[in-house]
Amino acid sequence: MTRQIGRSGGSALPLPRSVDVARLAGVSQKTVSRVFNDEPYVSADVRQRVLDAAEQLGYRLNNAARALASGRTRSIGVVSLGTALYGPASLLMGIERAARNTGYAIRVVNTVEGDPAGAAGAVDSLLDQGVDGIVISEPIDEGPASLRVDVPVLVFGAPPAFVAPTVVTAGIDSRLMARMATEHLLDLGHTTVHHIAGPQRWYDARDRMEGWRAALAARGLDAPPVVEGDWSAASGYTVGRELASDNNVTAVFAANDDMAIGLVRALVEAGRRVPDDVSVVGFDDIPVAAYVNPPLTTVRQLFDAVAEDGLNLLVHAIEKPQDPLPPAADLPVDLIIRASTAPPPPRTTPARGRRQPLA
Amino acid sequence: MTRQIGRSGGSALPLPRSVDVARLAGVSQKTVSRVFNDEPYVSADVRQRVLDAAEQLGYRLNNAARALASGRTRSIGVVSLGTALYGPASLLMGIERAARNTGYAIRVVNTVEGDPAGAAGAVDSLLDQGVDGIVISEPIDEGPASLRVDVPVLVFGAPPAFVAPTVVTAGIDSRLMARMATEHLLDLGHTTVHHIAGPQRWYDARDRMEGWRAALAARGLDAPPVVEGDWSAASGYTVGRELASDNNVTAVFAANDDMAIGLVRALVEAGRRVPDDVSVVGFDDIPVAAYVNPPLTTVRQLFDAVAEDGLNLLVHAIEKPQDPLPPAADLPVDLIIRASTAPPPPRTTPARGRRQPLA
DNA sequence: ATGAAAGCGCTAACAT
DNA sequence: ATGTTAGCGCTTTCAT
Repeated sequence: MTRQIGRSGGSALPLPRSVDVARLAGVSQKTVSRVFNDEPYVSADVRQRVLDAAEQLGYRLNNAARALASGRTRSIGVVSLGTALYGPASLLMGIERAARNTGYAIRVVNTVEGDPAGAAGAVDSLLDQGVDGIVISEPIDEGPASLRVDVPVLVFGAPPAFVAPTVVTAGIDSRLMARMATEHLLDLGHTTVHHIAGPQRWYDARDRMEGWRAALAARGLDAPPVVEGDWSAASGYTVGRELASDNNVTAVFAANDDMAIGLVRALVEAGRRVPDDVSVVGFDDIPVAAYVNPPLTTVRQLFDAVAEDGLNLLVHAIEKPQDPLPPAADLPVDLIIRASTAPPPPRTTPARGRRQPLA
Repeated sequence: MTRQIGRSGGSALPLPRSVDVARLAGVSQKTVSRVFNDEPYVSADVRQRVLDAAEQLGYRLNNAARALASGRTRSIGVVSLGTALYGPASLLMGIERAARNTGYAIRVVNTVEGDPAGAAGAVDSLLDQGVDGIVISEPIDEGPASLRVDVPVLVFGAPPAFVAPTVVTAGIDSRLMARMATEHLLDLGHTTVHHIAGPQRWYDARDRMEGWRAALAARGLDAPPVVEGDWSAASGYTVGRELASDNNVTAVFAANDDMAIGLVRALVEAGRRVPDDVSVVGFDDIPVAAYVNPPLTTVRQLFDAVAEDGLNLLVHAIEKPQDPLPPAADLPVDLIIRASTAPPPPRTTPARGRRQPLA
């Protein structure tokens, strides 16, 4: 369905420039520039005259000219993985909001996983466009392709190889969150916790796995074998079937909520009740997590706060390259306990055909 | 957690410009420009010499200068509602991909619902940045604030009030999809279908409601009262409780999957089984839809295809303002039948106070 | 507190 | 097929 609504003919009346405003206001062009850049030393009435003239003419600053003359674009490039996943999408929204609050515009470039050019290609295209800083939103390990960049870089999570004036790392501590999730299950009395990991090329997936491992290690437990998904519910379902068929599995920590949901489905189909037989914890607290069946226990990170903190740091690095970076905010982490977790089922005597290890 | 990785001191060596490349290649500056713009009339070996010189110097075109001189930014602005909803996020990804394929960069500005400036403010800030075209990703009704814009505008769904050189509308026919969803329930034997609508300020929510209404009207059925959510699972749950308490409700079409999931939760909590007692259809086919309990019947739109089609139209309007717009692609629509829909329960005499077990 | 002049690095229009 | 000359609309630097 496509419709053309209207097309006002060649209304190519040239847009007003700052000289036009200057002429109308009876000042020099430079004064107009001063007003629009909030520079000091402009008397109040001159400022008002200029503003009025601009208003009357419908003047707007030409950003290309501004960028050319000043060498700064007042924009920040974001390299994002082209997914509609809740986490990345939320972070992107947060970044945009934070950027706008600091007066920067956002240029987004997606890299598809498996993209030959990868993040390097995306960064390149941002540099081509001209940006004052770059954000790597979901860093993944693409091998030793170290990249030279002339602007500050913000990486959420872990620092890939960049040679840049400044590299800032920000984000919530995924390790800690994963550890909390795992400890919750342990505290309920489960003797061990299995893990459905995210794709290990993602640094964040690795962090979550490490947090899980650390929680087990802290109680002297060996980590069971990890199964790996791709963040999707579909993958959670697929790899979840292995776990569902293993009666020793009573608690699973999934690296995100989507995989947790897929896992629950696999468990239910295998006739194992959640949480009666198996407890499941997710990660992210996606909006549906509270409403799926059963409502999902999960950990939540505040994407907006993360984005804001990171962006402020980046802008600081852009605008005051000499200053040391301020410390990062300490961001709260929430474990949200719902109905998908419970104490393990009571020990049953070894039934026929059922292996019951001591442990 | 924040860490500063490195800061190479004032390595402010000036970036090479096209004259530098020209000098090194032994040609004029204009020839360099020709090469980088793929203009005709450049001999193969001169082109190669220029490319080599550029490579050697690490030259990249200065976009600000280019934009200033040409009056075009080769970028497209997107006005997006700042949500991490699956639909909008998917569309945004599709837009970025499509734009990049046509050589345009993307500038995103979010409007939060209830933003005083609204879409008008967002468009304004895009115009400030300088864009060659604008995309209104999820148009909502903000009243009669007609806006004057100097560049072509693409609106997905329905056309808000814009005075622009060209206004293009694109998108899948939501009415048709809603109608299919409703007819599926009717075909199963339900005597009527209830509807959880999206926020009526969204044109798309209105379209879905109209499609539902049309399907009922086509069979001579009166539409039951509509309940309205805000797209979220939480709202689906809240308004779904009303529906759950009404034993005449046997079939519900929710305007998106999230609300459908919230509704299912409300139904289950009220002791009504899905699909045995009540059938539910969603809209979007979000990735978890196939894995929730029960797997959700829904309709799917191909966001990538929608985005690509719309963007090609927009680029056409930008680059060939004289030409008439080509016709839009005819995009496929899928009804995906899963386990949340079934024939209505057999008529029973009103059994009151009967508690049903959870599904 | 305000103004004049000189670019920023490119593309456009016109040579040749 | 290649080069020359003007700007594009600002910010900068330096005067005043």
